[in-house]
Amino acid sequence: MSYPEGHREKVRTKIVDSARRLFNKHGFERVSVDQIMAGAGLTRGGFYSYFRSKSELYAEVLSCFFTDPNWQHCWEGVDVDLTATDAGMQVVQAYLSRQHFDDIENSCPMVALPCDVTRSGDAAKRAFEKVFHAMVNVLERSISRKTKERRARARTIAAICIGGMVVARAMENGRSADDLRADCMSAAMKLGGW
Amino acid sequence: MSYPEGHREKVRTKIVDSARRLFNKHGFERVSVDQIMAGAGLTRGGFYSYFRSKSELYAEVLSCFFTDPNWQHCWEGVDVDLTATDAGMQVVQAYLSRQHFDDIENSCPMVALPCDVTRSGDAAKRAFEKVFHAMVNVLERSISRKTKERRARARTIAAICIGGMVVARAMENGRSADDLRADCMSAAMKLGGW
DNA sequence: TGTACATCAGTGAACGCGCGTTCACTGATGTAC
DNA sequence: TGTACATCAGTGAACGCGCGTTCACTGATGTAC
Repeated sequence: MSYPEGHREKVRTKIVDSARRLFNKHGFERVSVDQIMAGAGLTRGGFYSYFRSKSELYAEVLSCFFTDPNWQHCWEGVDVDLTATDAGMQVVQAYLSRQHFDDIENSCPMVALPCDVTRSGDAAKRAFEKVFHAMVNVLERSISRKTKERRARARTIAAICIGGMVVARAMENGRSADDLRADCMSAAMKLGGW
Repeated sequence: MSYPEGHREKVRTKIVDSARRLFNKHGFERVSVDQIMAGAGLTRGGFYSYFRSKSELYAEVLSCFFTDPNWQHCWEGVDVDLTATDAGMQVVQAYLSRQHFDDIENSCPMVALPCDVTRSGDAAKRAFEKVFHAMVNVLERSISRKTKERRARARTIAAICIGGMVVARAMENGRSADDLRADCMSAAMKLGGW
């Protein structure tokens, strides 16, 4: 064979990574197959030997987030130990951090693409929901067992984190965005009892 | 003159309304000038005697929300008296209601389009921020003067409302979405002291 | 060792389509005389 | 009252462009003998 074992797998991952960054930055519609392939160091023609269509890739990009060890993409450079007892607190801090705010390419897709998902089909929505529940699980585990309504609290904290970031990113004034992140951070901490 | 006084103004409003509904539903990219004009009962050619480009219309659609008496668009059919002392509570209830969840066309643009705004220019972001602050003002006024950090609370409540709706809409499972709306509603009520 | 062939990842030209935008035109109405 | 003309909102054909997708081809490598 002309190529080493696992070559295709590696290239496939490269394409998905390139797509993830571009989708996060520009949304699904404004990214072309050409750009995705160029980002992976290839040319357009090869795309269709890896994916049946652009939409199929889109669904895959969403699914592979949080699942796999790909959680890490969200927190690249931000060390979060998901097994620690205070993982929830760490997630909130990382989520509402300036770094996550600035680094749109490596952003959590729930912040970068929720509206695109709303307009998409069930596959994308399922993927989104899976990611959301994964986040809620981590948060719930970090809330003291003595607290009431732990699941409801965890869900609300997640909504605050995502909502705060989505809104902050849509603002023009950097200071307003900082204020909002700070407010959401302390509200989330209080809710989690941290 | 061949047309009654104010004719152009009425038609212009029709175009903006049609665009608002379509943008809310499908996002900026997936809506064509043809569709917008058809929604206003016209044909494509006339568009450019009203707007210089599709982007210009987009910015205008965002700006005219909440400002003007157009706040009403968000709450069509949901009676919210913005002058009442419990206006904040009413806004939260309307915002997280099933009706607002279902009626995407007449949705608040902060729920339907925040990601699109993030990817847009400063004009769109300024419009978004203006709408956000308008909402925060209404909420703040309804929080008891004895409460500390009223502005911060109001901002957090707004983030919960918007975030809860954005996430709920991106879910596949209707029950999960309902749960999240309920959780966000009670958290917002608690924060507002209502 | 050397030659012919098979494999297959990746290339890039080409096709068809939809969209934003332009522009010459239509046709309904009002005005001048 | 009637005729010619001006105005202008709206029409729809046409243009150019970019994009998703297809497909015949290239060229690098391994295999058979």
